[in-house]
Amino acid sequence: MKNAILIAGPTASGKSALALDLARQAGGVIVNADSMQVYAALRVLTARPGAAEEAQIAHLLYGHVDPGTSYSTGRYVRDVAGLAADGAADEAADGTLAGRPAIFVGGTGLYFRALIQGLSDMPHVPDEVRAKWRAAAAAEGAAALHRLLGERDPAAAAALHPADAQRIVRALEVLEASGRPISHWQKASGQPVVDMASARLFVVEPDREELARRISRRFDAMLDAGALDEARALGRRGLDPALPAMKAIGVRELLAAESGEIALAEAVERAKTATRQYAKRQMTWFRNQFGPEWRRIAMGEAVSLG
RNA sequence: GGAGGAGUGCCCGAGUGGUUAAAGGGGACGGACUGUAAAUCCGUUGGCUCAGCCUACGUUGGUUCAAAUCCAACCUCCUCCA
Repeated sequence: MKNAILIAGPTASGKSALALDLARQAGGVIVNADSMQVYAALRVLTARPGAAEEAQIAHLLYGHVDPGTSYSTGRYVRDVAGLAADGAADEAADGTLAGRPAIFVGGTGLYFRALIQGLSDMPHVPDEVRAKWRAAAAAEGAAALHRLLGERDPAAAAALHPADAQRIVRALEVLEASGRPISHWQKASGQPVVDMASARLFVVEPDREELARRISRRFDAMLDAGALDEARALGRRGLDPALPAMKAIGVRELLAAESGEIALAEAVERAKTATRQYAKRQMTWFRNQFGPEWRRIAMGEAVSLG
């Protein structure tokens, strides 16, 4: 994909508005790069662009996934590649989406890395295998699985902390499904999705205290916009709480208030705190994982593509 | 006015004579990050001229070789009786 514009930034940093502005300047379309905004039914709680924004500029890969399914970085890369393929059908030559540059906006660092560097091509892991290792982790604990991994894939075990259940499980399931250690697959890097030579990269770096104020105000606004109803509706589906969509910030907190487990005010405080902590993790990623090719901009700073 | 109970580090909270700069949790800060990534995980968290010293467990004073821990007075808060 050529002439892409990537906009990264922590949650509530105003990047959607910036994306809209740049999309107008570039005559582009906006493509989601946020792991939670892909889910339908979480429009309010994930601060997805609204109908007004979508009426102005095409927004792709937003809300296209059912919350009952477990989305992944791998699927994201395939979805984006699919967009490019569609674009190629119209105007193959210039590598854009039907002649329009893609403006990627979001806060998921791993998705940006996948766009830029590609994701190593790994074999599919059957659901039964995934379920098996997750159950094993729950039953035996991360440390036990880490010891097991140490016997079967010492390199992977050495790279992982014994308490990091999620990554240990991933290493074990890839090994079982493919017969080869995960490090074998990771050695071969994948195909980048965006052409870096023609891409422009921006990362919004807000003042921490100002961002905290915005997060607080935004969550209050979400409540006014029906966040509680949204959480309730999702809760009624009775989905597995381990599903990614169920882990969106605000869902668990509001459902706890809904069931009377905690007061609404308490739920709101917890959600705001969780959002602040999330923003901090995002900023840590951008600060340390993004190189100088990313242009750092202040929150609210106007950018001219000129 | 009387009888009990409580005051601990940014917050909650354990500790009830020495091994306590003080468990644990929260928050905050820093960090890791290749398919659940709004996830998962790690570290730091009184100060300094940092193998040492200083300051700290409501306040002041006392007992003791030694006190957050014992004693006295005072201050504040809570419960009950009047």
